[in-house]
Amino acid sequence: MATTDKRHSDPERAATRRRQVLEAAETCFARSGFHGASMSEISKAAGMSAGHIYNYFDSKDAIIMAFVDRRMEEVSALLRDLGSREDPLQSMLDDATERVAEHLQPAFWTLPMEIHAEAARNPRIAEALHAADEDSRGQFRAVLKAAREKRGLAVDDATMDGRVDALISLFMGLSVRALHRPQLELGVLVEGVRIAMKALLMT
Amino acid sequence: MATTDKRHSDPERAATRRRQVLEAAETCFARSGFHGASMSEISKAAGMSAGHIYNYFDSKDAIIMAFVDRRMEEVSALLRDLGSREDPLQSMLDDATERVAEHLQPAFWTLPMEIHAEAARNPRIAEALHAADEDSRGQFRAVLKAAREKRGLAVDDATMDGRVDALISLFMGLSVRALHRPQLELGVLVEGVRIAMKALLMT
Amino acid sequence: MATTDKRHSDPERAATRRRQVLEAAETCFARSGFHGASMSEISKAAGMSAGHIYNYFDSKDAIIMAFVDRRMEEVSALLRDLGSREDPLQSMLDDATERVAEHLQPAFWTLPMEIHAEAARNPRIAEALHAADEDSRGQFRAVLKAAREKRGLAVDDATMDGRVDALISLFMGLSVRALHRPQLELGVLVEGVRIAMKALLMT
Amino acid sequence: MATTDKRHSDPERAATRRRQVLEAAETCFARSGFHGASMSEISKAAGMSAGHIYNYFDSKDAIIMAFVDRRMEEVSALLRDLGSREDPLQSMLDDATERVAEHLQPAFWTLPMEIHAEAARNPRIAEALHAADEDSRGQFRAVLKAAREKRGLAVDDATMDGRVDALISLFMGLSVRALHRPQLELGVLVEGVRIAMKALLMT
DNA sequence: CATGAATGAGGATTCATTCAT
DNA sequence: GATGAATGAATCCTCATTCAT
Repeated sequence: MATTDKRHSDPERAATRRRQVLEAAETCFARSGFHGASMSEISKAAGMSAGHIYNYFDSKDAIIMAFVDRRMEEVSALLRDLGSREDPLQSMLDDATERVAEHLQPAFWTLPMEIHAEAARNPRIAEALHAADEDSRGQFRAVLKAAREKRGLAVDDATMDGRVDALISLFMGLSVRALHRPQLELGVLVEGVRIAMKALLMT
Repeated sequence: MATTDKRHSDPERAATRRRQVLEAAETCFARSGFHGASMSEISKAAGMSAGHIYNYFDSKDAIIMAFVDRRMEEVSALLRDLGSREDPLQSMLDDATERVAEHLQPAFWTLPMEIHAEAARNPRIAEALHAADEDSRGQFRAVLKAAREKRGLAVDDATMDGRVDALISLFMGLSVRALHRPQLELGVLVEGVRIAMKALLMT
Repeated sequence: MATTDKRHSDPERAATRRRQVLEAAETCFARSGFHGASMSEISKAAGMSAGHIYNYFDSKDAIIMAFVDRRMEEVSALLRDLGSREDPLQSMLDDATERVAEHLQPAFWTLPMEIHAEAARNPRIAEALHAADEDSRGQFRAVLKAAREKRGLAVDDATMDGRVDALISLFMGLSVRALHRPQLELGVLVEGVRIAMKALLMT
Repeated sequence: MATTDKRHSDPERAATRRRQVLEAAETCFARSGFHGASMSEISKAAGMSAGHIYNYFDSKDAIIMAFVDRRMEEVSALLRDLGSREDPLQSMLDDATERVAEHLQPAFWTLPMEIHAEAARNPRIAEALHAADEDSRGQFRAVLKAAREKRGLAVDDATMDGRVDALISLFMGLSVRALHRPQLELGVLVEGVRIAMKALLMT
């Protein structure tokens, strides 16, 4: 668990406070990075004293962790949603434009970049990423498998694995690309992405 | 300019010293991140006193900046080299395994991640990324264009742009993928990557 | 007075509460020292909220003070009791082994050491020590005097004073000795102590 | 080692600085206790910045340790001196008054009290005390043995051990006594102490 | 050119204390 | 009476940076 075990008499209020801190942290981390953001900065943004934050989080690291956890849960939710679609494969192609556009927004990738850099040196963060990835990737693969089966496409595990990872890489990379080239043009990029998607998903 | 304007009586020696610092910084940044690495750590690795570094760089930030600049030049050079091959298209497919394997190594992506996170909040760093990218991407696109022409494939600029960016994204994303999933299996992944590459480059 | 002047509607209950706090403090002070023990630690041990303690004590310092007071009263009582034995002189020699053994136990001296250190810089604590000492020492001397008289030994006040203080010093010092040398062997030590005791008490 | 391993280009100056810190610490510790004295307080007294102290000591604890070490060395030196006397036994009796007087001075015992309290909860400090005690007690016993031999008194080890420890206890206890009873009268006390000393040393 | 002693601001964290409920 | 949420000052410690030598 990333948060303190301290008992709070009003759990509702406590949850709200925690959320306040995480939201404040989000802003600060995006602006200054995990290490550049000070607890005092965060506390100001959260509208409470720095000391009080420690009633909800054991340490600054715990905030980062909780933060990563939350982020990962969001991803998981998105995948669950995808899995619940009628025809996920077609859905993905249909939604490609929006999905790509999303990945190009700085607001979308600022914090992930921060998390990745942190994970590269903080094993606990890396561990959290691995666990979350294991989860969502499993979900994703299952969805894909079912969808391909319905269409009579090959579904042996090895093949699936490689394609899933390639596809995820492609999307993850879009953000890195946007960072290097902000003037990226959505239309043509989506076209390129769709070509790759079709090749990976529907052959 | 990121380095001091201080006049050095022996400019050659000064350049060597600067290089020493940047190389030391590489080690330290990879180990501890830009902000985790202390000037004292860097100075020790560079074999000179912390104070002396300030004769070559105005501040720690200036080191980070110069370091990123140098890094970008190296990457630029690598990509230019890639573009100058005999049959770059086939070359890329042939070398896919090695290229992919390379992108999965932590040693390969630790520093890029650090740079990306920094660029996400430091506009001057972002600027360095943009410039380098502009440079190498232009060259890369030209090479691709020529190669496709030779094979009689479509070469209108828009199409090219989208595909080049998608392809680069895919590779950039591989490192992010490896961070989330260290046990990634090279063989099947390469297969997936190749499918996407073929679709992007040869259709 | 060390405790608040706040009026309590049920003074009996208030006294119980105060005792609760002091007993909790005993545990905490022994474990962490006066300054190492936090109010929160004490409040947990006392089974009440930290805030509530302030209804009974003005400050942490007031707790320390009250605690020392109580301790001194207990010690005073013990020494008075010792002085009221049938033949105190013989009694002391007979019980020497137990008394010495007792003084060697960490559980016996942990808190005294804490109190002494505090008294060395807090005059109010020192004052409490002086008062308690005055009390018990007077009684002790009277007892000794009577006992010596019965045996026909010299009893002029000056002589008595020096011997009493030397004897008490010897015992107080045993704890300090035990702190420096935990492996102290009881048997031979008692022999040494007895030699000194006889010389001080019976000549 | 209690001090940093950091290399100093001018070891002489470094030693001076360390001494400065220790002297400042002595003052502050005596005034406010180990935990009450802040690094900033010490740094002011030492005439250097708080940060700079960390170039000479790894932590506040390291200062305390160094401090204890120094104290112990002083004791050792005193014992060496005693051992070098013509007739140590007689010397001790002759010097009793001064020795006792010394032990009654607050300046003499303030810091030891602090050390003892600290040792009761900090095992590293306790360890330092044990080691130092082992040393000096060995010295002391040897001196006593030789001196008694010269006079034809019994010198079997067990007997010696008990007496040495009783004697040391007596002196250690004098300070505790003084703390409880500042108006202690030197003359009569010395008389009492001498009686005990004679019994312990010369029978 | 080169050192490293020295500074001082700023970081995370703890804790006695207050106060609305 | 009793709680525990909340504060803010203070603590130890780190580190970029300066400067006398």
